[in-house]
Amino acid sequence: MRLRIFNTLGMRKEDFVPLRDGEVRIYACGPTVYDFIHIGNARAFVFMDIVHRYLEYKGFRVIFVSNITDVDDKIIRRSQETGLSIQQIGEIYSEAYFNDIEALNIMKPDVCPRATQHISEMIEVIQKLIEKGFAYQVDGDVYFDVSKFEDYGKLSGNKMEALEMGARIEVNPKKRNPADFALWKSRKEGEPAWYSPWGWGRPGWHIECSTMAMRYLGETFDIHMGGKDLIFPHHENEIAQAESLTGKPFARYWLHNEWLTVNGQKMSKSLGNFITVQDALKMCSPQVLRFFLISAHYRSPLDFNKESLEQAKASLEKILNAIERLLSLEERTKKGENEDALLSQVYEAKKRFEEAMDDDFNTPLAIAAIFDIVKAINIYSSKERQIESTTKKEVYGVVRTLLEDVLGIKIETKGKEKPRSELVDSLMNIILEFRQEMRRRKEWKISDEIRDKLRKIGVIIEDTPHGTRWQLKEV
RNA sequence: GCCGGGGUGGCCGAGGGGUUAGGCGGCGGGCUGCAGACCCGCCGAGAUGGGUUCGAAUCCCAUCCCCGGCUCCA
Repeated sequence: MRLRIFNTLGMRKEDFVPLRDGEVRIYACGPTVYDFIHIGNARAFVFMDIVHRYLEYKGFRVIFVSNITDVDDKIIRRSQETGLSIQQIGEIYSEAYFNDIEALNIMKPDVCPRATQHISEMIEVIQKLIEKGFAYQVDGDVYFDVSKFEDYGKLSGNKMEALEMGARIEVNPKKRNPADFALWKSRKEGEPAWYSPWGWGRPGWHIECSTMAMRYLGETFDIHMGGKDLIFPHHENEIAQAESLTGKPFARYWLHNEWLTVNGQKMSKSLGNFITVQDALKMCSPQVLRFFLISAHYRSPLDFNKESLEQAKASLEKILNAIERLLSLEERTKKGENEDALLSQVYEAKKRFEEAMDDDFNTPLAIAAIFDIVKAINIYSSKERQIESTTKKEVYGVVRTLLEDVLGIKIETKGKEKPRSELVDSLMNIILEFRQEMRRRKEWKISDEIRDKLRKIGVIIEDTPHGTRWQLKEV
């Protein structure tokens, strides 16, 4: 089935047809490295990763570019506050960014261009825009002349007239039109600066993405993504710059994710509800966080709160339990009577999964399809203790692909990692042997007490028909 | 003021004119010495008022409420 995508440009679902057969070129707006990334950023980056992964799953060759903004007002302010150079700030927070996305199992982009390494290309682009009459210079600043670009507003739906009327920006007298935006800003005291035909200065925010996207993906490419707050003015301005320059369409599909709120409120530093990824990972495992972030459709608002996180944890646990149950089935060489039913249910679910993802990346519906597989495994294992090894491999293969490769939820690490050692293993063996002996003697009080006390220190033991299993868990 | 998105069962969350969403939770039963896990069954919804229709959570119109963009923001 064909993938359908909701395109912000046009505000409707469209069939996805890439520019080149079998290849998809994507530009995703990355972080401004002035602070640790928060869980709202994480939602955006995880969604971008889902797009990345699903397109690869569908067999496309994906070229994924995601920038790092390392020169900008916020970074400069941070630098002034801390006394660190903007290079130092950039290094600290871009390293933190890479650590965080790795923790969330977000695939590394093919290219992560940095603004400061593309200044000369930006200058070239600005110069061409001036030559073509789309930009003008005032003192050391260069502004884009919005009135020269007819399609201005086509992405956000903003009308020029309305923009002017609603403008709450203090009017910059240098601008011809209040909606004009800076391509180049002349140097101010204490700011980093590069030499340009207009004197020392630095690029405006929007020009970096247009320039780097075209540099790595060509004048026209397939998908451009970001949070919905970027629609205006950032993405609108990117379109204006790029399309004025080339006369060709810039990105063909624009995807924007909704906000993440915290306890019903928008995150902000003043409210004190700003939660970084690192904060969140003190509350739950990365898999749970990721599972939570995709438990709502990307174009729906999602609220981060304790209860929802706990529900996500319980749901994911159910999935992982089923996989563990599947893997613990004894293997045999002959196929049993329930195996065909299992396989057909699994393939039916896989189909539902794909249909869900094809419909504008409907991850909650895709997760529901995974629960069909969970159900099928649990029903099977409630009837049988054995399974043909090829069936087991097949079922595991499907669930592993959908959960790990597409949704990016790792199966291996369940719960919180705790150190295991030979000593711990030996001690546990002694304890469990002793408890088994108590159970044999029907000393239930003693054996239950052992179980309860172990639970309190984070060791979960389960009695099964095949013996007692134990594992370490979050307390 | 202009533009956009919503209001679904105790909670999270899909679909979107007639057919079971799914998950969490709760209740009953089964398996268990008991737990847990798992199986079976059950629980319950569509902001409000009108309208269209044989039939509406789904379409239309009003009303109320929430959230967002128009300004740095994923």
